[in-house]
Amino acid sequence: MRISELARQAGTTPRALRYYEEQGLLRPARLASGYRHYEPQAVGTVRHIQLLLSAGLNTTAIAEILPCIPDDVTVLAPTCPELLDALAVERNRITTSIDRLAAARAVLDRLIQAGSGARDQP
Amino acid sequence: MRISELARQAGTTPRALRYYEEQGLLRPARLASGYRHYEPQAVGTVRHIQLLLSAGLNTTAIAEILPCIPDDVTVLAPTCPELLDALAVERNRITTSIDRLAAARAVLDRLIQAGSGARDQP
DNA sequence: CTAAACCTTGCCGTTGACGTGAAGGTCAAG
DNA sequence: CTTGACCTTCACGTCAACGGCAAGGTTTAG
Repeated sequence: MRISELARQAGTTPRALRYYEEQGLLRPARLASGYRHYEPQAVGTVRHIQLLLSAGLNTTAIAEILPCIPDDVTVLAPTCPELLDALAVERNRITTSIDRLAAARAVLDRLIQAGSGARDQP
Repeated sequence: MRISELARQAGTTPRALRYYEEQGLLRPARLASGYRHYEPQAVGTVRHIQLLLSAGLNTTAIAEILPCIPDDVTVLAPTCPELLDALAVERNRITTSIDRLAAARAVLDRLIQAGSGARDQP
């Protein structure tokens, strides 16, 4: 498939896919015309990328992690086991983020409580 | 207290505090010299700001919410109850973020499982 | 054969929360 | 009174993940 079709199926834009390639996250084949050619499984790969991005990982971290993800032959796999540390680091980062978010949500909850509770009590 | 001391106690930088003021999050008094003067409770206010920022709220949203937070007299309070909608919106945003982070963490967990499991199994 | 609808590379623009000097006023110690 | 550590206000720089546009090649439908 070509870039627009992949973008459509993965729910993103051609521009983003070119950016991912520039960052080493995708390695599409090239047709004689120069057009990029993607395998069907690239859809899953892109979805993984988006998920990890939305989790706050940057493209560098994803580039290290992505080769380890199953159903992904798009990128060659370096020595995987050595990445366990990096994976753990990112996992901790995510957990920390979740904790902070939960704390912030608790603050908002207190405010919402106070706000809706004080409706008819001058 | 002056700006550097507040920055130290709140774990941030003078630059950030000036930025918060520029965004309407802080309203320190001014000495005759032009120096900013902060009340001790500003430490808590700044901590709230950082927490909400780390939760993905932008300074505009925080500026709306901050006046509602107890122990905060630094900023004048607009009509608070009307903000319940905005609070709920942000709350939902945070919940969505938490869900995404949890999903991403689950992906990492699978990778870590697979990685450490495949240690001695060629 | 031609127009529409793709695709390519290249490069500048955007957004948010600051970092980083620059140029100058202020304050406490000696 | 002078030195050094503060402070002030500009004002430009940064970083990440793209958006958008230009100038040109390609493919496909009619």
